[in-house]
Amino acid sequence: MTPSSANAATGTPPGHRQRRHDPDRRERLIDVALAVIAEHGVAGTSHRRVAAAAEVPLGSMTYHFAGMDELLEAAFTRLAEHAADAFDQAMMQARTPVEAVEAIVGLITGTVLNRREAMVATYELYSLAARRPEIRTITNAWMARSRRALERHFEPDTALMLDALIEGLTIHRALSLKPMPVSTVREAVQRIVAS
Amino acid sequence: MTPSSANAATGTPPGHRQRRHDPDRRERLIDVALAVIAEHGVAGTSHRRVAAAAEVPLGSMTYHFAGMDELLEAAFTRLAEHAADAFDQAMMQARTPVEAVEAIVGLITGTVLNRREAMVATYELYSLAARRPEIRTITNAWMARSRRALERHFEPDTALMLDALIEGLTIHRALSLKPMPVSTVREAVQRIVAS
DNA sequence: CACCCATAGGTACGGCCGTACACATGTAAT
DNA sequence: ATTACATGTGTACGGCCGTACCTATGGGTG
Repeated sequence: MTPSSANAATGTPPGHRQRRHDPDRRERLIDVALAVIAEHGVAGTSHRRVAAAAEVPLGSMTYHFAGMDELLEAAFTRLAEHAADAFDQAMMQARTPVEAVEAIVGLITGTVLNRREAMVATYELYSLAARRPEIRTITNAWMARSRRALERHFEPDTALMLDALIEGLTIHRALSLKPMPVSTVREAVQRIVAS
Repeated sequence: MTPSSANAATGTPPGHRQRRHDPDRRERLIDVALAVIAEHGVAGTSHRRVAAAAEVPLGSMTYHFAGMDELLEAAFTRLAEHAADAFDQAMMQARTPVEAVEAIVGLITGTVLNRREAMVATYELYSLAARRPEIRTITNAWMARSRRALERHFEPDTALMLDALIEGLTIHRALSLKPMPVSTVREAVQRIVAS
């Protein structure tokens, strides 16, 4: 479907996009911003690049976001919420600690999403959070949700250690580009869980 | 009378640095660049900012570094080497696995690995590495050295898991800003090394 | 229908950026 | 002492940036 389909009577003027009345443009811009961050880092993210990637005029950026900070905050909030949602769901589907262990192993070793994209954005988020308190509310909420999800199956201290192990193994996998051996990961998780 | 002749006898003229012949300027610039990255992120790092922080003229940047990429690469290489040196040394000083465990606990809960400056730069490095293969050689070398250091005391698989746990716990500590309880950390490390 | 204003679109301005480059100067070799 | 070269310094240029601001438009409401 082309942009001109809605334009039944008059025909499409040459070179003129027909995007008037685009109700979830702001939502779409946040998603596109996240993709741009993943590809170019925060350092390479600009209003112009996001606008171009979303096929939207530059002015739309300043209309929907008060400034660069608001755009970044919205994008990273979405990243954290999506990741926490996925983790929550995995933990909720597990009915026993044994199933939870298997779910965790699957998350670490599996290829749930384009690992690369999410990882780049995640590290950018950590770096920003370490520097700016208002961003830290995002990471704090994310960490709290992860721990709560784990505490459905494990003791608080165990949940904390598991969370750290997951984080570390994910980093190793992302940076080494090699798949983590399932047996090794399962062994590690089981050692932490064993009490 | 030229400004330089005026100060011949008196020493430092007002407003004029006497920095000609500064043999380790390049080394100093790398350190300063790392500090700037830690404070402003890669996104906020520029030749001008580094030059100002090092009290060096802008032209000195392009003289000592072929471009921004070379500066970043040099800075992150230094970061990785310093961190790996510290970890190596801690592992070498431990004579038994038990001492090694205590050394690891000390690193995680202590102040050595957790300088905010180092953490911010580390996440920026990870993000860059996930995006650019030539930067990944830095992280690969770092990871390899860490694992080799751990393998002085533990089995390869155990070393891998320990490395991941250390990474994850360090992140947690850095983002939560709260000190990690020593007993919890020791418990986690001991569970991983227990065979 | 007529109106209004939330949304869309275009453009200009001042600023910081990387980089190039011409020039200055100190050092070491002859 | 002269020279050659490595290093240091200042400045200018073109480009991308965030943002402000003005205009256009069309959907919902009376």
